[in-house]
Amino acid sequence: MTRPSPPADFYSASNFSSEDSVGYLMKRIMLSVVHQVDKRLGEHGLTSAQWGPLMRLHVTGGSTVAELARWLLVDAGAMTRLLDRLEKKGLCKRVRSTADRRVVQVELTPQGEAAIAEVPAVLADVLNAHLAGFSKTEWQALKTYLQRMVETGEFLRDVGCRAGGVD
Amino acid sequence: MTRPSPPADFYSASNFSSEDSVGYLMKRIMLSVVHQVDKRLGEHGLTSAQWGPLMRLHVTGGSTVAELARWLLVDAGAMTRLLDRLEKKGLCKRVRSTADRRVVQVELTPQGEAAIAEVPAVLADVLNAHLAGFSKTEWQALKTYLQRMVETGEFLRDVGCRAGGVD
DNA sequence: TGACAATTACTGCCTAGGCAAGTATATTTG
DNA sequence: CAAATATACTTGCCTAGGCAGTAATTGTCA
Repeated sequence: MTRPSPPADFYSASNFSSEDSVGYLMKRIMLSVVHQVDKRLGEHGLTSAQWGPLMRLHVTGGSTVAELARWLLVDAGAMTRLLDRLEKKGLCKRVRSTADRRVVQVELTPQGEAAIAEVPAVLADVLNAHLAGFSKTEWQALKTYLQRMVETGEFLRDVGCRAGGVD
Repeated sequence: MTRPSPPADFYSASNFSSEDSVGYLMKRIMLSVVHQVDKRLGEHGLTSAQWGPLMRLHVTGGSTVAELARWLLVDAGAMTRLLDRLEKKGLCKRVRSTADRRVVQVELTPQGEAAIAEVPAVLADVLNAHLAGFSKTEWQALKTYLQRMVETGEFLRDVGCRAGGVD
């Protein structure tokens, strides 16, 4: 895991404008995507934060609080409270593990299974809608760019992000 | 404002995977960007939600609650409470307008001006860091892709996002 | 074995956003 | 002008995430 390329020099403090910022653009896209997904899943009583853990539970066939929090990139405390709300709605249930009595096993209920039935279709629809006009090549190029930024971001987190640190 | 291209067909309900989703990738990038910006602005007591309105006030030389909320794409009620916190910290002040007594004029205080001194440099640094390895051409291509998705998202919001609605 | 560290889950306190209702003011319309 | 409508701001209630601290349990190592 050697150091990747040095930081780019596309932005500068003096002429920074929101319209040109990939951050602002991504924020607007994510707001739109989340809004559209919420609108279609809200009819089934699910919020944008709730289908994530339910889908993970579906895929794994049961998980733990810590694993869900790591997978969804959120705080463990937030996950505890999110599961409180999901359990209150009867979409999942918690069982204390006997093997390791620290961990709490989380499982989907039948109602939980039913609730996420349309999630993959909605996600696919909304993303496809936002990619209207993209060729397959452009879509793949976009994904490559984003994946590179994700990897760079993980590197920055590890080294502590002295962004301009060219030593 | 005619209808743009039909939705893409890159994603489907049956083989949807997070790793391939541009939404999941953008979420991870935004988390990383916000985390890095927070880490560097937090030393000056600013959170990721707070430098936005302060910068807008700096650029416009004073604004209103509604204008700030529209500019930052957040709820007006949330903006009221955010300004409560900023005012409590002495970074901005509110003055009831005399011309239109419904509106509240918001202005930066000298402390507010001082607080945002480093914001543009930090934003530029963090974005540049995340774009390490990008050529200028690739950066421009990425921006073009994102801008197209933003425009498509605005269209979807207007028409109500019947994503698959090919009629 | 026993002290120490690590992990898991939870809780309290904070910031933060969405939505709906309410109040005050301004604008439009009959 | 009066009534209806629109806009601006605020507030209450909800979901939601981050951070720090705690208790219980497990793992490590001298």
